[in-house]
Amino acid sequence: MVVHTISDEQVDLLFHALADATRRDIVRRAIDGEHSVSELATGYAMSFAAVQKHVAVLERAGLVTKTRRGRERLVRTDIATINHASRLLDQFEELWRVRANTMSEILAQDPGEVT
Amino acid sequence: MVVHTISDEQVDLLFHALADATRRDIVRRAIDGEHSVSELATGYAMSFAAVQKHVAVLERAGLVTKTRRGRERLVRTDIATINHASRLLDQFEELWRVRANTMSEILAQDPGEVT
DNA sequence: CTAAAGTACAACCAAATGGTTGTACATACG
DNA sequence: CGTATGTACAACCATTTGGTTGTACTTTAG
Repeated sequence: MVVHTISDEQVDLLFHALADATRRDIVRRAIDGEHSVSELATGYAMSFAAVQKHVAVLERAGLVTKTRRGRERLVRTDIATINHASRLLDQFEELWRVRANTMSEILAQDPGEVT
Repeated sequence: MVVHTISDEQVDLLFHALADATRRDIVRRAIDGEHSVSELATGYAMSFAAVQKHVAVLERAGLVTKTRRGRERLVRTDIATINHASRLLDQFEELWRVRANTMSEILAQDPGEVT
């Protein structure tokens, strides 16, 4: 199995992009694709340019891609990146599991062995 | 099953806290507990106060807790918060799965039904 | 008691963030 | 053709962020 390593800077971009409610909402809406930037912009209490910037942040993080259709750009979520973020967090839980195992091994030791 | 809902602001804090390599490293090191703030500070190319601030960001996000031991504060990772973040991302994948199912239903439709 | 260690917190600073408006350009529509 | 739509991007601004140093307080060690 090929482990797709990612740089710290990419992880920074990824979690930073997710640290904003508007951007998370854009990701949700773009999961079913077919949303132009101006379509996305309607519904947020901010300018078109502001939404454009949010999409750019998501794009740099690899969370969405933009494809051209005539004069509009369709925004689509890259679910693989979401999956990658989720697995990064799973690694922390794996560390925790290892530690928990070590603890139960310690607790399972014969009392006489405890120093 | 009780679903522990969380505010957008808390999710912002959570992902923002994870969007920094130093902070992610602190979380990793604090998984096995028993690390005072000054212990954590050794090894980073920054001042003690800077590390203190990083720990404060993690604490506000609920990613670590601090307990007192004499004059030091022991930092410990709250793995439940990591787990919570991971499940938040799973929700996006769930949306994706629903969409994928809908798509395969569409593709499975009798050609005559396609409008 | 005194000194050192560990922490907390304020003040300060440069850079990044998240918003705005304005301008320019490409494409679709009548 | 000319006009409206969709986008890109620059310039600007207030606030936040991530770092610094300095000071004060508590607790341990000698």
